[in-house]
Amino acid sequence: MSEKDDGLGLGLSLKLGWGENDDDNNNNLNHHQQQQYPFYVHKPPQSVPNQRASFNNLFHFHDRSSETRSFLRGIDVNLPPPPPSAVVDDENAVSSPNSTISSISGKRSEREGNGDENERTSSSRGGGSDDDDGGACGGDGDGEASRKKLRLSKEQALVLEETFKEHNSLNPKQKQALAKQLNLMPRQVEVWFQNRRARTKLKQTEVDCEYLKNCCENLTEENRRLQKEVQELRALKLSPQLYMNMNPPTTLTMCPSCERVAVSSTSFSSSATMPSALPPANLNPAGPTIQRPVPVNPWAAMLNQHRGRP
DNA sequence: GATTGTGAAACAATTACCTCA
DNA sequence: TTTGAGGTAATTGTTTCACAA
Repeated sequence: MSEKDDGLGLGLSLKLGWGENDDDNNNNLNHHQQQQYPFYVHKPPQSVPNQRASFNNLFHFHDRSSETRSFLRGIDVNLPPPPPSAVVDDENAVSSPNSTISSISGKRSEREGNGDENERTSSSRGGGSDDDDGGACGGDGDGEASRKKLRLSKEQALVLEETFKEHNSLNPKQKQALAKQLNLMPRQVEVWFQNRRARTKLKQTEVDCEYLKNCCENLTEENRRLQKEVQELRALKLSPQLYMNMNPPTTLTMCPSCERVAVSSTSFSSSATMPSALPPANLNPAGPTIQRPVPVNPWAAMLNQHRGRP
């Protein structure tokens, strides 16, 4: 499916152009619709404002979820955008929100019964006024509790995607405006953003998992190498004359600020006891010089580095 | 100021529909 | 034509937060 590829990032630079003043937003929306999205199937586009401003400047987002905030700090898993042609050519264009509603009745509905479910959903979740303006989904008014699933058109998905790129959460007015612009119900916009956040998070988890897997492999390899080194050193130790020729023992010192451990040689310097045989290549014969620092907590350090944190 | 109840929003988990190979 | 898999819209229950009493 194409969604697999473009689901995490579409590269068109559409902007939602409603103004900062919330009172003005609704008035301007229709104008915008006509200007940018002449593809509505059932409803003809209405008017829309000309103004185009940065989404972040236009909206004051209220992101109350700490998890959302933290997830934003993660790796940007948004992939490079697909070629625009993938978007334009769309004869299967599936679906206007109204046109592809399935008439198949949902099994859950059969199990659970009737329209109470819908009522609960719209009242207790969407917050009454948001979803009350009647829309594409379930707008039959027949009270049927069937779970009608529509597929968003590519254009709708595109706009949602662009909006999501600007910010992954909407306040009620933004949701309302976007829904109006896309000829969707606010609840649908809300659900889309919710599912989109979930997909992003899932993708992020996969990326993290992959990275940790690589880290694990690297550490395993490093461990193998060090064990081999230890064995070699032990072998050297068994041979007295070799042992006499070895470098001073290594000590670890921790830097309190960066929490890194520096490997250094001490001034253990009874030169008479120094071995004359060849020391291992990775031992520094130069004496007390600081060698490669090793993070105390390599996982945290690597993750921080991975996520671009200090 | 601390506590409690409530509503709204977000989330995780899940269901179920739709499309395609 | 049928079928199974994958994607995703939609639902459900829970958690978190803000706010008023």
